[in-house]
Amino acid sequence: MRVKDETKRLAIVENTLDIVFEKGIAGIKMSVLAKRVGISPSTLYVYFKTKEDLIHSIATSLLKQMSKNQESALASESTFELKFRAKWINLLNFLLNHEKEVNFIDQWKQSPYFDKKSSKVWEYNKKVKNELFNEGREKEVLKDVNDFIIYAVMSGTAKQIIGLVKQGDLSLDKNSIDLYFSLVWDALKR
Amino acid sequence: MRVKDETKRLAIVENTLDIVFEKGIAGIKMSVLAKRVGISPSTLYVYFKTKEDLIHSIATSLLKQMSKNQESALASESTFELKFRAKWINLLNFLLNHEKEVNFIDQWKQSPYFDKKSSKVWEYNKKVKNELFNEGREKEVLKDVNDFIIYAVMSGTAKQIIGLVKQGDLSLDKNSIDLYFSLVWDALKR
Amino acid sequence: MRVKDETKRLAIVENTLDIVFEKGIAGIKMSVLAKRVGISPSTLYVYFKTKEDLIHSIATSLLKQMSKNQESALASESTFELKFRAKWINLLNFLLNHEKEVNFIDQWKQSPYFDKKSSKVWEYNKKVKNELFNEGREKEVLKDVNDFIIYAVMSGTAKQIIGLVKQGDLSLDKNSIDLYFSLVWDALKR
Amino acid sequence: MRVKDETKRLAIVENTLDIVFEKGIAGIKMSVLAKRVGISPSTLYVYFKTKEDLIHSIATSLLKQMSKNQESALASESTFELKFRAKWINLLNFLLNHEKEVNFIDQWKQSPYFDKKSSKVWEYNKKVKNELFNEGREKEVLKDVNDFIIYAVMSGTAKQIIGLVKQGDLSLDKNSIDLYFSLVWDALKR
DNA sequence: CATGAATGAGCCTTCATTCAT
DNA sequence: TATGAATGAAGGCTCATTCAT
Repeated sequence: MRVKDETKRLAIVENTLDIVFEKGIAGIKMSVLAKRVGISPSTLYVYFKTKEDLIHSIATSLLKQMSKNQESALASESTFELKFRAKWINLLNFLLNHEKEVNFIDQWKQSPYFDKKSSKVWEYNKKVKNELFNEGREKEVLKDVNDFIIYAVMSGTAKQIIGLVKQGDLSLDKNSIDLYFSLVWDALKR
Repeated sequence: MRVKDETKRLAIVENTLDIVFEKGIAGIKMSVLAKRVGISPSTLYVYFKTKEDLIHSIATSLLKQMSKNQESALASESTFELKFRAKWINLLNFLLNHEKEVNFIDQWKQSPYFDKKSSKVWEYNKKVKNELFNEGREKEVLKDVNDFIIYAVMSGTAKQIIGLVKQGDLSLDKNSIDLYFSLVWDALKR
Repeated sequence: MRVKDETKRLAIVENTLDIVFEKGIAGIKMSVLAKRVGISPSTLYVYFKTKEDLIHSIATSLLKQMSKNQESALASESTFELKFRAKWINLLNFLLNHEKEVNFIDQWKQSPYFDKKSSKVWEYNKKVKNELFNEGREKEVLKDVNDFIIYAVMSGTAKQIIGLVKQGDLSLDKNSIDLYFSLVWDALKR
Repeated sequence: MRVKDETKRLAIVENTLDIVFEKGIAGIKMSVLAKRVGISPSTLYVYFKTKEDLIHSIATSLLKQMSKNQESALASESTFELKFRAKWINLLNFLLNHEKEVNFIDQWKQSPYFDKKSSKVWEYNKKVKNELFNEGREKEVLKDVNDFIIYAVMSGTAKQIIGLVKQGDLSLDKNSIDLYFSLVWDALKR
């Protein structure tokens, strides 16, 4: 595969994310997508077998990226709270900087394109464990609740905050972030 | 003269919610919807002018319902914490018992059917104020943070929990609920 | 049949003519017609068996009226030219005052509603003879050309004039009419 | 890449004219048209954006053609009468040989497809002036009447004659044409 | 007779995909 | 590989007509 082609593939993916962000997953039209990318509709089929394949490919690849991000080293902070904080802020930033990717996955999970085959990929994603939570519970600084709950508080809060930031109802300056995290921490710390 | 059956309108709405829940908003096909309701496709157009009108009508009506639910009196609990708890559990129950309705609104907001006109309805919904939060801050039992943050923690956590419950990863027995709320309360109490 | 009903029938016919005049014969929609008349669509079917029947009935009845008008006594003018003039002006007036009726017939003749059955009615209409033309030729004041030609010049010119009058390009005052007729007369007089 | 076939566009137009001639403008059904042309219904939309566009395009193009025909040089006949005769016979021939085109325009002007936008095109058509008429009046061989009247007599008579010829009531041999023109000339000559 | 709800037939149009170059 | 023309399948919607009161 030549370099030129890989660029084109990326452009297709990028534009798909944009379209989904603007119009929803139901708004993906092959001809419109092609026009945005600047190629012919039939050329799309050189890179992706069908529309379903396009969507499925993007979703799978995004899920891998996201897992990778989550697993990414958590800096070498001194205290647990600082490590946990880094983790949460990492999540917050991810949601902020990858809104299109996150949005794509959210919509995909509820679309007709998400079927049995897809769900396997999704299940896999769910299994990614979190060493950090174990550490916190063992050191008795985190409440003794299961991973799901911890993650629910972390991500639920983060998602809502980002949503409100996007709507212009909240800001994300240093102080605000400190405040937001303090709430999450108060919820989970022992 | 045959008389217009209000039951029929309700059946149409109900089946639309079901379809969106099962297949996503892109899965609404007028002919399929009609078959599920047990009427002719053209009869749909007696009750709703177009497909767009159908979706917009449902969304508008659901938003009204939701606002009403949120405003509903919160019992006469003795302490503030109990009142707040009642409010949060009300939210939790709403998300649990109206998953289809909530799902419809979530999908609608990101679909091509959500346009400028629709967003006005949505903006209205956002303005619903919360007396309870004021009371909590004045009595100095809630942290002195703005409504958006409080709501972010409340609803973000609740949404995630319900999602995990639906996936079978969390349970909703009395003890669990107590636990979940304690986290929320720890996050927000002063 | 009661009087009330006959009024309604007339109203239906009248409104049909209006619609055809405004939107063309393809613009007849039973529901719209009903609304204009101020009755229910189904009531239309009390007076006319089908849409086709409605159109056919109107056409037939109009053709009868028109024949009658043509046959109508031509006053007792002294000279042949005056008689002929009266006849032509009668035609001119008819076209002017019955534009909707004439328009309906014109459109009907080219529509899918004009089929074999209908054409019989039309043929009949064509056969209406014109005693006047015979008289003119016998008295050797009209050129010795057949009825069709005479009628072609008379009606062709009249139709065009009325068309131009309707568009505001010609006027119909006494002097103008005299002028217009003088052309027709010059064409046909011996 | 398959290449766009201009023949196809012409075939579509041709068949549309035929259909309108046979069934009226209301008889245009995209599926039937496609079948007659020998293509798929969706292929029609490669050449014309919508049905309305198809009709409007044809009308506009025909009006241009017609204007052009009218403007076409009128041979270099010696006398004015011969020039005028050539002009009229040109008109007669046009009506005879382009009955479908003329019929299309006639029906279009009274159909729901003829709206404000269209009427502009039509107005333009009306403005085409006639040098010939000026010449005739100046040379004092034509009566001193305005263009509209002259045109009314010319075209009104021609239209009726062609109509009768089509119905088999008149013939168009050399002698007949001479006769018909003599009437027109008698009407207009000084 | 009068009505408005209900419907089936059919039309216009879109769109993912394939064809032919 | 790249393309734009071509298409079949399907979807939204209209409208004349009938039903049931």
